[in-house]
Amino acid sequence: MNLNERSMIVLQSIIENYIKNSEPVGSRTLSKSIGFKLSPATIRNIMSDLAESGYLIQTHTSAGRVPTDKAYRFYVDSLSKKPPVPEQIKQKLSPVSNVQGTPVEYILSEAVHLLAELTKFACVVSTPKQSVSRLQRIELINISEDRILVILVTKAGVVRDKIIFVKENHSQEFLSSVTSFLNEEFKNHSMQEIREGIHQSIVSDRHRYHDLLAHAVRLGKKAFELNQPGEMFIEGQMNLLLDSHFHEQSSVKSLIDAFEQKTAIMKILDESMKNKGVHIHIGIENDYEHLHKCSLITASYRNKQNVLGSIGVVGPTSMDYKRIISTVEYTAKMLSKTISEQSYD
Amino acid sequence: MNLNERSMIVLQSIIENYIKNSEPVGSRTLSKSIGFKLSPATIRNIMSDLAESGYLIQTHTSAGRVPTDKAYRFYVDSLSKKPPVPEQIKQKLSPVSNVQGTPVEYILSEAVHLLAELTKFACVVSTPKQSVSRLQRIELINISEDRILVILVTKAGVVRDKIIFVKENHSQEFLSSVTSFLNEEFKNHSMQEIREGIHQSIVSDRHRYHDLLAHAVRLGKKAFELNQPGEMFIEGQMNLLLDSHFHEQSSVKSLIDAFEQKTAIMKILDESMKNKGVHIHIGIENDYEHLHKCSLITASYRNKQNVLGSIGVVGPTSMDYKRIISTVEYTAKMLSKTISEQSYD
DNA sequence: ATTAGCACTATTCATTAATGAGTGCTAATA
DNA sequence: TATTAGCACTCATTAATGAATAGTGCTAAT
Repeated sequence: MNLNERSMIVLQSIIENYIKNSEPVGSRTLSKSIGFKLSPATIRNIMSDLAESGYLIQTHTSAGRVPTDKAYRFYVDSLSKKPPVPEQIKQKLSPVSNVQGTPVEYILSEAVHLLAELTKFACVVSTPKQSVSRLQRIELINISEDRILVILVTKAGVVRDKIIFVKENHSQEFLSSVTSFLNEEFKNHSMQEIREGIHQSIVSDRHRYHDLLAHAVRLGKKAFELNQPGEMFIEGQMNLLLDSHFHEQSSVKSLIDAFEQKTAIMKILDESMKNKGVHIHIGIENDYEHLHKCSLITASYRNKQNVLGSIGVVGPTSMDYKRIISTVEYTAKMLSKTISEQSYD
Repeated sequence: MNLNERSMIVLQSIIENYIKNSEPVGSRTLSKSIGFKLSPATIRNIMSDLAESGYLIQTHTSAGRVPTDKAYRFYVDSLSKKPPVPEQIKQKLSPVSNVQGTPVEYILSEAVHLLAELTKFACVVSTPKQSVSRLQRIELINISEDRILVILVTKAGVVRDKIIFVKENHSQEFLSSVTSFLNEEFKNHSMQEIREGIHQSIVSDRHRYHDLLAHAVRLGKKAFELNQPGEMFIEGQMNLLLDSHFHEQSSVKSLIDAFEQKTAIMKILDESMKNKGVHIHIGIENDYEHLHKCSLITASYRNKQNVLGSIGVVGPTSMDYKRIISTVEYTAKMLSKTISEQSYD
């Protein structure tokens, strides 16, 4: 079942109308708002066909029609690939570039905050993946008799710290040599590789009988264990509650759950890192049931070398896709630019 | 106008009834639920007096009565000072202690998350104040030709990092000597003192002609500039929306605003650091208008030496004060304990 | 000082009827 | 053959009505 040109236009018109007013749209209204002349009766026939093909549903017999997820999918797919970025958004987003020298986390939270302000929906951003990011530098600092502060700096400019507890007191000179050994050995390797590599080092003949390196390996192992789960910043959840589409108790609860659990949304963000460009998940397309009434628009951000994470919007399926898509895309672009300036590759 | 014993008991009874059912309470209901025998008519008289004194209001003529903020203030003030901590809460809160070696921020977010789960309201926690916290250690790391990574470790165990951009390339040996100079000079001083101290160093004769130290001072100045605004973690905002008291559009919007702006809540948290124990702000008592329909229960957390920040709950004025107060108090206590274990003094 | 009794008031809930938006079908039209 | 006008029909929304209910305030009796 494919649509002829006219019914496509009608469908688009219905969708845009619904996005704008969030009310079921009827044949009379449409007959007026559509570009060319067409009587309500004709439109009714077309709408009937569209309903049969699963693009529209009626909430009840005498109501207008509402687009289905299938309709939204058709709509975004038929969108001209690059909707223009509103000038106002460009202006608002320039602050992201004013954060030289601040931690990456801060930049991310700034970006997601801005995105929430612009879109008026809930927004999320994932922090750069630990496992794939490559080491720029490790530092071990003797902070008290039984504690060593481990600092990991990744190529992406992310700094992670962790305190490890040790039995014996290590002199700072000793730590310095361990540090330089680890840096030489592992710089530019991904965390994942390093973790595996350290394991190998232990069994490799080359190091087995060397006391310093044995120590280094033991400390390094502890240091790189730093296996923080992927984090994610959320902003603007409350925006969703002002949105008329989420006024029913049930969907509110669903959403609270979705944000509480995080894993489902995290998975979508991770997924989004695999391919370039903007990703769109509409309602029922989401695996996670609690997100069936939402659409997610995501885009990955990167430095010059690697994809680091992604940023996105969670809103009602009837969101203004044109605007949101271009806003997310542009935000991701600015974020990438800002982070690239601070990265080491 | 002070209350006799009996009317005090009636008032308490009304408040507890309202907290439990969030419905206006009438004379008949009360006559039954109150401990001793008293006819509805008598209770009506008492209620009438209480209303006149501003402890109760009626939403309309034929409705029961609802406690005012003044009533809640009376109620919490008359509360036995230490309501017991429910066993269940003690159990739930033990995970906070299982976070040895993780960054302080992580501990805080864990604590606030638990608090939100326990109270079912929105919860906030402020990160340790930079300006008052004292230096345990500073480290300068030569990370690329034009960048130096500054790591500040405070006595409280908070690690802050910042990248500073420099014109000339400094060797790591040079940075090491600067580092040890700064550590010797400033260890155990508060950030605020250090910032002022560095300014003095510049003019002091002792260092003026020493090239290394001049450099050190210049770098140090940049390093300690790190003037991050006090941060705050929020959790469980959505909980408020399930609460019947915030169902009206207007109060929801108010709250969104309050959380968006952060400053008002931050101010209350800061205030709470000045005195020991639990702090209670009821409705209209809050300076910030958007919080007029909320109560805030806060308590500071500390390490052995200093008060670091505070943690609190934002909920409806009709919250279960007994339970919330003890929960907040206990959470703050556990948080203090956990953080003390990682602190350096 | 307390209480029983009663008149009074305002909300809530169910029922009913009117209104209106929108559809589907059929027959007329271009 | 495709479009349109017209009409009967459906269902949600709204307003109006009245009964039931929960509560008060006042007065007179205890």
